[in-house]
Amino acid sequence: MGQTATRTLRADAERSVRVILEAAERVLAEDPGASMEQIAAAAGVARTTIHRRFANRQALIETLASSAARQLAQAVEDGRPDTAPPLVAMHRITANVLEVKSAWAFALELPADPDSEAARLHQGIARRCIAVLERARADKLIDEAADLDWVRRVYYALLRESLQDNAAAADPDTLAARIIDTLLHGAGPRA
Amino acid sequence: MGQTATRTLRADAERSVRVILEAAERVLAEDPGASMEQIAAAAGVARTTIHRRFANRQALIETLASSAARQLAQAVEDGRPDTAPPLVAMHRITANVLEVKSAWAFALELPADPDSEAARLHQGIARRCIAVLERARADKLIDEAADLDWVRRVYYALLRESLQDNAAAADPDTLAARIIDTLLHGAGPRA
DNA sequence: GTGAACTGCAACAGAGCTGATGCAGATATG
DNA sequence: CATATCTGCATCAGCTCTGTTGCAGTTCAC
Repeated sequence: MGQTATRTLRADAERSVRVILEAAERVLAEDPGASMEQIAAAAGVARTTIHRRFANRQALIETLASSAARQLAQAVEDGRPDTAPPLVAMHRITANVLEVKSAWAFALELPADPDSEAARLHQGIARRCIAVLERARADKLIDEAADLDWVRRVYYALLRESLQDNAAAADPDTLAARIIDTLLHGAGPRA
Repeated sequence: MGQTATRTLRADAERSVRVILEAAERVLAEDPGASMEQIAAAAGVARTTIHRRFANRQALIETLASSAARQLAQAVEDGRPDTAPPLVAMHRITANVLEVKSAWAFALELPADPDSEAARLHQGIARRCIAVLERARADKLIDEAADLDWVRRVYYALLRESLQDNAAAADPDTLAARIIDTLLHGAGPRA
């Protein structure tokens, strides 16, 4: 049955849910079409247990998406987007987001149903992001004529790219520095 | 049977193959897990016809990937990567690539088997790309200390992002201009 | 400690997809 | 025009996945 109504699960059940979601992220990141059986195996749980906690594949994925989106929103807030100096906020947020995104890459790339919790969270995050960019522009870090929506999209693209062949799994702060530098200055020669 | 050996298909059969590949691109772009039946329907062809031309789903997808990669390589060559002035080449290549990528988005994003034709083509394209960037660097368009592999990855990311919510389906030249501008100067204030 | 909640296991029906085959009719090619 | 090729259609077997149920054994919570 669906667990839309959260009727205070027992401690072990709650743990099961967490383990299942983590396994789902790992397995689906590698193969988005993986079966419930594979997810169950990766979670060290019987397939029926997944079906007891999630009505169907769809429900599992939606829960996964919201859960990850909530963590992402937290990562952004932790960077103090509207109190820290813009450049500091950008660095901190970027490093935080890189850590969350590397752990929940699949869940955060899911195309979200427009009126899902995940979609609302992502919209809120985008607004936060734009707000930081506006503060940066006010500080002359960004060109006055810049289209901030494009800048935000470029920023997202840089985040994604940094996590792609993350074989090096480099330090988030190093990656963040490169992202912000590229975002603000591109590849051209420095003054 | 597999058609690895191309034994001069009849004209109508060749046309069928093309129609199937185009349909596969369209359908799979929207839903990567779509069935052969759906692809056949989109192609206006019986499902059995697909199976006659392609041994299995895998073979169809590989053909799709190579075909698209070949077109992409052509698009790059058409920009005269090693004779035109670097900035001109970058613009032309970008505009060409945008057109091909918008038509074959799914096929070109496929994770290619390391020793497939598609993979070899993509490697060649990446080399070409690096070569252009080196020429741009020699012309002081790119910082001397820049990591060209990172620059190339950023370039790819910008291309991808530009095609994402291509609702506007803007003029390739306009998009290309923005990509190159962002790549070289970022979002910071202009001198 | 007692009862309720949770889990694994086994088994089930239903659905969808794949790949193959045979045949009859249409179409290109020389 | 004659033949080889191609296609649609109908049908088939086989597989995998999903979602459910019943039961027996374990674990949490009060």
